[in-house]
Amino acid sequence: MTEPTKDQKIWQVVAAIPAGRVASYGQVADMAGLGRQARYIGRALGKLPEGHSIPWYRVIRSNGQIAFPIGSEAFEVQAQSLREEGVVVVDGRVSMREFGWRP
DNA sequence: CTTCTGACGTTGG
DNA sequence: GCCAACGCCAGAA
Repeated sequence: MTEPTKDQKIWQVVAAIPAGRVASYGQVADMAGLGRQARYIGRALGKLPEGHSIPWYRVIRSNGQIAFPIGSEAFEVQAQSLREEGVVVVDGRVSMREFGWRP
């Protein structure tokens, strides 16, 4: 590894999010040096290899809402994982005011 | 090549 | 709070 790819950069940023906190796609994109390509984050997370240690579930929308339809399987997994870290998920959304990650 | 879609964001009504 | 419009850009059809 000489130079981290965009995907790896993203994963690195996501991995840097402390437990019990959440970051928005736009925030991750900005920190990864992608500017306003917030959409790319979702695609990069979709490319996650198996056996990864990336807390993808700590990434949500800027409005605090989870990026999956409520009731879907992925949604349940994410909400569950967040709750286990102490993050309160209400009606598919998280209070960014409280749990938003600010370095 | 064109067109659509999408784990998004911001602004404005 | 809700919805619409626009911006942004990478893959897939």
